[in-house]
Amino acid sequence: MARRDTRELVLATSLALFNELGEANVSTNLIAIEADISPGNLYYHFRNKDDIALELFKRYLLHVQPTLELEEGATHEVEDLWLRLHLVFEAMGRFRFLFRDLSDLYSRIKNLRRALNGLLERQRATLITLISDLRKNGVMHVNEHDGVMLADNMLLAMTYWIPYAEVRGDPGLADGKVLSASVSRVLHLVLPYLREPEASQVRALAQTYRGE
Amino acid sequence: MARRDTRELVLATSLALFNELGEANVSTNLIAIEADISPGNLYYHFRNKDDIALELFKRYLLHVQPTLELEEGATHEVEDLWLRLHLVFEAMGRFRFLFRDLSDLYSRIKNLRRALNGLLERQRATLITLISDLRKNGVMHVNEHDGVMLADNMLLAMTYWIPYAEVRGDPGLADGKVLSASVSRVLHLVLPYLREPEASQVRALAQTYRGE
DNA sequence: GTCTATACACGGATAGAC
DNA sequence: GTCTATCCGTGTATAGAC
Repeated sequence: MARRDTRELVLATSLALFNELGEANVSTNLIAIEADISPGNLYYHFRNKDDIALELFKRYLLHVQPTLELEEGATHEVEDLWLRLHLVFEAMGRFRFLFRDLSDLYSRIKNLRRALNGLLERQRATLITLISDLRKNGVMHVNEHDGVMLADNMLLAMTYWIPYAEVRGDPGLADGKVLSASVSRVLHLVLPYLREPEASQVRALAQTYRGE
Repeated sequence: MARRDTRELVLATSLALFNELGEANVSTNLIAIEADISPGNLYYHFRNKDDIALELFKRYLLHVQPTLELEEGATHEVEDLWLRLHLVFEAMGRFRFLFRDLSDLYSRIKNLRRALNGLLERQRATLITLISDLRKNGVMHVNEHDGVMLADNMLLAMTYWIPYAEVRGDPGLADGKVLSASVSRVLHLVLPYLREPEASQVRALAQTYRGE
């Protein structure tokens, strides 16, 4: 098998196992067995286990990158917000082990720490800009300080919806039910600041998301 | 040393080490060394490492218990809310390893899982009751469904403020600055639903909390 | 690039003396 | 109740043949 293929195979296998069992409960031996290669071969392609997790985090970064791009001069509507939320949550779902074991990975892997810090700052900045735009458009009624607090609360809810669902005993993390409910919950953070008709619009949206 | 004392010593030592290094990075050997006892002695007092973590979780439960008690017939003010928040966050801070490594502990230790499920449900119920009371008192302007969503968002923010602070690169988890900022943030979730003069009151409160 | 074999360290946990 | 000694399993990572 070509150099590239085996590397990709290990990454795909690792992702599946990490998501299923948690990163801490997956050994390099298990990855090798599941990928049907030898342990030695795995270490030919990756320096160590952290290296695999780090590479997967980089892949995740590529997936969320589009949700951070703000078109210059575009007027952002409420739809913008939930579309981005939905896209981010889908990406997170595919890499859910990252968010389940975030603190541990964060403290153990230096490069992941740096990358995550950067991502969170950019996500926060994006949220603040979006909120600011909505205010300028007269859609949202919020002062600057409260807008920043709202962004922080949104970022927290966005970062931890996966472990929260797990810990609340929600079984269906694989299917889309938890994702929808979580997006709906974040939308409810914005709701009280919206004017009509956008408030009703988001309310209806959140309801649809919950499948009612 | 008496049976009771050594057991307590191990618990205190474990708590300090878990908080400092993360539960996953603390071995039973290290605990024994730090407590200045033998590894064998440690296993005389505890079946295994999970047993120590579980016992610490039970201690945490005792600390938060008072924040879950609702006096029958009492009219709950906004002060009630932030007082409870403050008390819970202080208790969490003392047992912060629990919340840093929550998902891992949750999936590994069956009894902890059961206890945590119960706690979260009770916390959620308490929040819903408090919100409901504020609505009845005319202090809060929110329909029932939005009230439940608010409670969920509050519970999420309450459960994950510690890893969120860590991951945002906030160094001062030991001192009270992060705690205050986090309480302030949760108060901001309630803020948009409050009427005057309570809104201004909470706003001022949140400001004081941030030390401005 | 991939394999087999294995070194090496570590952590959980127990046995048995005191 | 506490110690010392140690077993055992597991996981990371490497050496060296193919």
